[in-house]
Amino acid sequence: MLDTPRRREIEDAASALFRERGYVATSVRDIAHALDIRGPSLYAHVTSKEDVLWAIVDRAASRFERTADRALAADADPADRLAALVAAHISVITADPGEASVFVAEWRHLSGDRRQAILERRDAYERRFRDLIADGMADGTFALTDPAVAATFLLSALNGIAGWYRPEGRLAADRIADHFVDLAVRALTEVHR
Amino acid sequence: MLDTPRRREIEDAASALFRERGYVATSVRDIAHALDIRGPSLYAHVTSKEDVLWAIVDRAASRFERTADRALAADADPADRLAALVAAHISVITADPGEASVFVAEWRHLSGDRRQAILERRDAYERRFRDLIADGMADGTFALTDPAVAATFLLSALNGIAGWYRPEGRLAADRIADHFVDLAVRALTEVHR
DNA sequence: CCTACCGATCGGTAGG
DNA sequence: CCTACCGATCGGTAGG
Repeated sequence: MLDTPRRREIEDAASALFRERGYVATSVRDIAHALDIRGPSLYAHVTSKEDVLWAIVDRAASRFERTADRALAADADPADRLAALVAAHISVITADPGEASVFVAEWRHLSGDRRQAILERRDAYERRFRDLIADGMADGTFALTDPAVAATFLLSALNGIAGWYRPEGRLAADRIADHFVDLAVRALTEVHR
Repeated sequence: MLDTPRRREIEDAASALFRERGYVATSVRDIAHALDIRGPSLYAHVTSKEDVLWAIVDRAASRFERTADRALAADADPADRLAALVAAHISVITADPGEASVFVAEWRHLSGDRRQAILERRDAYERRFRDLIADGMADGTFALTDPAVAATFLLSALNGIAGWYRPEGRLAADRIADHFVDLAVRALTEVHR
């Protein structure tokens, strides 16, 4: 359906609720109530509940993809590229934790082709990590590991932020990112003595 | 309710379904169907759907706690203790990925006191990681970091395994654990040149 | 954007 | 362990 301001308000309210309670446990009436309207009124703006989920997940996926590509564009060594990729991923999460955590945790409630499409985009996204890790291994920057295992290790750690990050929390988003970049780069980097 | 073999079969079937589809998206009839009985027959063995969730989550929590305590009992240096703790955590996940992933992902659907109790046990469990990291920082084994941040980094990475691990997968549980231990210890360890 | 309402499904009970 | 059934709630439609 149309990409109106109201539509975006619906998706934002839905993101927050899906993050808190999960997609299935959130009713259409819950989303409407957050916007001070009645359940059926939502259908003037959306075609179905799953459409709202899809819009959020699709937008989050695009944001992750775009931001990662920008971060990887610079022509640096593997450690710096990894640092940039990790920081980019975290910035997407902290900029909109609702959207990000729906992408991370609720995509599996999509059905059919949409589910399949997101699965493929998730895999392609993860491949950026795998390939970068393999590059760093090949040139001796990174320790010997299984690139697929190391990539899921990192992505699980990063995506965890979507679950616990609160803008009003103890640490600012940048400080969290700094710590995570250090942890991620050290996790991969060979210790030369 | 009673701790009968049938009760355990119900919890195992429920774990697998909760892991696949989530607690809310799994109906009592779904669980019954997996055991080739009708929905209402389940209530001869359980008092409520949430009771089944609680039994699984409580058992998983106990297993994580017991296994971690055993792993930390040895009197070794922080790096070895961390390696033991990480390996222990992973062994609980790979021994029963259904139970573990329900603990990781579905506990929030518990209500009231049970939810509160699990929140506290999760925090106490995480504290084992935080304290160990702080110990290692104090004696110079570990790099300077925020122990709380580093602990969630590690636990998110480890818990991610519950989502993707399959016994018939490419890598045996032990090999996954070996890679994860290396990644985790390197992530924390100061690089001395 | 509303009220009125739909069929389907939910967790759970009664009573064997 | 079953059938029959309950009230509540679900996503969504009709018709303003």
